[in-house]
Amino acid sequence: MVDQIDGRGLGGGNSVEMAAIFAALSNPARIDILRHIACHNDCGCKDITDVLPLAQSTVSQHIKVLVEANILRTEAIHPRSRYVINEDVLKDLAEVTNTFLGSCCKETWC
Amino acid sequence: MVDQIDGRGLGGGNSVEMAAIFAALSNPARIDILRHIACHNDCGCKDITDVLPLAQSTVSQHIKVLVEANILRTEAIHPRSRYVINEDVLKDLAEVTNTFLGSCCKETWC
DNA sequence: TACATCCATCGTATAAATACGATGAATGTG
DNA sequence: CACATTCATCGTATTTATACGATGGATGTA
Repeated sequence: MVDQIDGRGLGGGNSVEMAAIFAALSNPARIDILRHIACHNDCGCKDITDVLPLAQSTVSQHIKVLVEANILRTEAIHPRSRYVINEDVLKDLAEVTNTFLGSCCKETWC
Repeated sequence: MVDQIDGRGLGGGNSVEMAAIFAALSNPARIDILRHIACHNDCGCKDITDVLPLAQSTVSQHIKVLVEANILRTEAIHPRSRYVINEDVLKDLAEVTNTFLGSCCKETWC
């Protein structure tokens, strides 16, 4: 238990935070939801439910996970909720992921 | 259920495969394990167990998940098992992640 | 040979994730 | 106003993940 590392910030994101984002992306339905939102403007829960083989409540729950992970933003327009991808977060995520994955064992983390 | 997308390949990786890799990275202990292996050559299960607040069996189980996701490779040298990061896989992953995250809604997937 | 070290696996307990239907709130439409 | 649409939430059932101790196999060392 010496030289413990369990979760402290290294090279742009601690383990717990990184794992949380990856966890939000760790479900195929959520990947599909992100893709659908990315490809279709003004997209609500119903639109996604029409396209995925899942119940509306399940889709809503997946969306909640993505919102809580700050990957999606809600814009409650009119009667419906519209979801927008938080591009800033995804850019950061792409960078952190790149740093983490690409530079395997540079002095960055050590 | 028209225009269904549930998991078919789009822009460099289908949803199920992508989710599987993210799932392998969705645990803080596994992030720490990857970091430790990346930073220390000739690294075995015991070395990681010494550094994380987890039982040896738990660490071994996490390693198994990473190996099955093809993120780690096992090199059974001498008495011990040594784990090596599969850099090719991580490079691909970084690229797919970048494509997926960075190019939110280019014609790539649509 | 006897013993220690390293590691994978098994069995198990507990917690978390996933999915569904039912329900109700909020907002449009006839 | 009555009704439909959209969505979030609740309760629940089932599956999966996480963690541990115990055990045994394989390999070094005395």
